Amino acid sequence: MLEVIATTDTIPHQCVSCSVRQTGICAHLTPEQLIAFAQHTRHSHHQAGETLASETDTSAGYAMVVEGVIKLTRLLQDGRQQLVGLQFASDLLGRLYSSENPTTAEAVSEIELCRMPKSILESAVAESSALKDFLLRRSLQELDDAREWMVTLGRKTAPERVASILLLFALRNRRADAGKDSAVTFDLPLIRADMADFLGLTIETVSRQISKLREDGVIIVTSHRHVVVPDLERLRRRAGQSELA
Amino acid sequence: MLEVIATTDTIPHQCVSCSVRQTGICAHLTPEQLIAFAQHTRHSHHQAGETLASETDTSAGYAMVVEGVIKLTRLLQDGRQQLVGLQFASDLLGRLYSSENPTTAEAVSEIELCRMPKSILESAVAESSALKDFLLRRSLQELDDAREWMVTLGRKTAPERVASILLLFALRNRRADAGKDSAVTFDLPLIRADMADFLGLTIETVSRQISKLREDGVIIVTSHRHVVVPDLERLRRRAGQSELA
DNA sequence: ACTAACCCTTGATCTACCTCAAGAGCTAGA
DNA sequence: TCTAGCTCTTGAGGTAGATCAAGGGTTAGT
Repeated sequence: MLEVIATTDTIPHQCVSCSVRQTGICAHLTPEQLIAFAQHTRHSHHQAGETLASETDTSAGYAMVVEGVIKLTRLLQDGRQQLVGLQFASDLLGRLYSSENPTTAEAVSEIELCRMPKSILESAVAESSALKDFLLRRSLQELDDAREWMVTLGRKTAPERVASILLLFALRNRRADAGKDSAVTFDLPLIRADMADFLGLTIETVSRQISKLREDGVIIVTSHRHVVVPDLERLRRRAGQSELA
Repeated sequence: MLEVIATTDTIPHQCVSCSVRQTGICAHLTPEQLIAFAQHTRHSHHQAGETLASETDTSAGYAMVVEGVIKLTRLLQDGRQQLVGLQFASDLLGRLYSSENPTTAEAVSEIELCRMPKSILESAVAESSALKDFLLRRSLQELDDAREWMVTLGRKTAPERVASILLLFALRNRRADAGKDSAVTFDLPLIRADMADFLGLTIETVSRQISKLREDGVIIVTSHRHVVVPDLERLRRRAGQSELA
C-alpha cells in the first residue's frame, strides 16, 4: 500500500500503468512536468483502417502512439500513393513546428493513442532541454531510416526490395524473439498493398517475390501474415544490404 | 564606424565576415559561446570531387558548410549508388549522436568548410537549448525533404522525376532571382550522373527527359548547365506534384 | 457451416526504362 | 589552335516490372 501511495504522489494515476511511460516523451519529463502534462492528455482508441487526423489538419494536436502500428503516406493527385514511414508504440504523431505537412496517418492495426493539444507539447518542448534532446535523437534516427529507404526505392531490384522489407520487420522483432540471430519469427504488420506502397512496386510483384523467397526456402510463410526466417544472414544477402551498414 | 567597433567587441574576428554567421548554428549561440566556440574551429578549402571525411570516420569532427554544394550518397556493394541528400551553405555535416553512418559526403563544387571537433559541438548542443532547437528544426525539415523524395523515387515516372529535380533547383533559386514566380534562371549544381543517382535513373534517361522538356519549351538549356524556366507552373505540372504540397 | 468481402496468388502480355553503342559538345591545358 | 578527357546526346534493342485477367485462400458475420 505504501508503494502505491508513493507512486501516486509522483506519477499521475492514468500514467502509472502506461506501457510507454518509460520509452516515449514522458520518460523525459520531470515528475512535476509529467503531472502538469497529464492534465491535458486524453487516450483514444481507433480501428484498423481509420485515418488519424491527416497531418494537414492544423486544429489537431499531437499524439503519442501507445499501442499498434500506423502508416504515414503521401499521395499524388492521380491516386498513386507512397508509404513514407511507420510509427510504433512510443513514437510521436504530428509535425512539430509546422502546421502544414502533406502526410496522412492511417491505423494499420487497432490503435491506442495518447492525445494532447498542440500548445501543451510545444511549451513542454520549449521548457525541457531533455525532451528536445529526445526528439532530436528520434528525428535523426527517422532521417537515417528515410535515407536508407531512398536507397531501396532508387537502386534496388524488386527481389531485393521485398527481402529488405522482410529484413526490416525481422530485425524489429529479433529482440522479442528467443535467442541467437539465426531464426526469427514475426507477423507482417502490413498487407501486400501497403508493402507495395512502401516498396514502390505493385501488389502482384510483391506477391511473386514473396513466393520466390518461399520456394527458395529463405522464408516460411503461413496464413499470408506469419513469417519464419530460418537464417537471417541469408535474407540479408537477398536484400543487397548497403555497403557500410 | 561605431557599429564596427561594437561588433568586433563581441564577435570573434574570423567570424565577422563569415557569410553564414546569421544563418548557421552560430546564429544560435550567445556572444560568449561563439567566442569559446571559435577557438576550436578551423576553415578548410576543398576541390570539387573531393571526398569530405566519409561520415563513418569516427575520428573526424563536424563541419559547417560555408560555401559550395555537397552531395550525401550511399553505396550498395556492387557499386550502385543513391544520392540521399544535398547540403548547402549553413548546413551541418556529420551525424550528431552517432559515430557510424553509412553515408559519404562528396564536394560537388568548390567547398569552404568550418570544421570543429566532435566534443566542441556536442557540448555546445548540450548547453544551448536554442542550438538544440535549431538543429531539431533543421532535421525535421531534412526528414520532410527525404520523405518527399521517397514519393519521387517510389511512385513517379521518369519524366516526372526529372521535372521534379529541376523544380527543386528552380525553387531554391527563386529568391535569388529577380521577381515574380513566372521566370526563373539557375545553374544546375549537379552533372547528369549525379542527377541520375538522385532520381534512381540512368544518365541516358535523364538526358532524354531534359531534351524532351527542352523540345516542349518547358525549359531553355544553354551549355548543359544553365537553365531558364519561363513558366514555373508549367514545370510544376510536369513534376506531378504531391496532392497536398 | 455458409456466405460475402477481402486478400493473395499466378499467368499472359505489354511497356517504360535500361543497356549497349556511337558520336557530338564543352573545357582546359600545351 | 589543337588535343585529351570529360560530359552529354541520341539511337536500337532487350528486359524487369507493370498491367490485365482469372481464380484460390482467409476471415468474420449470420
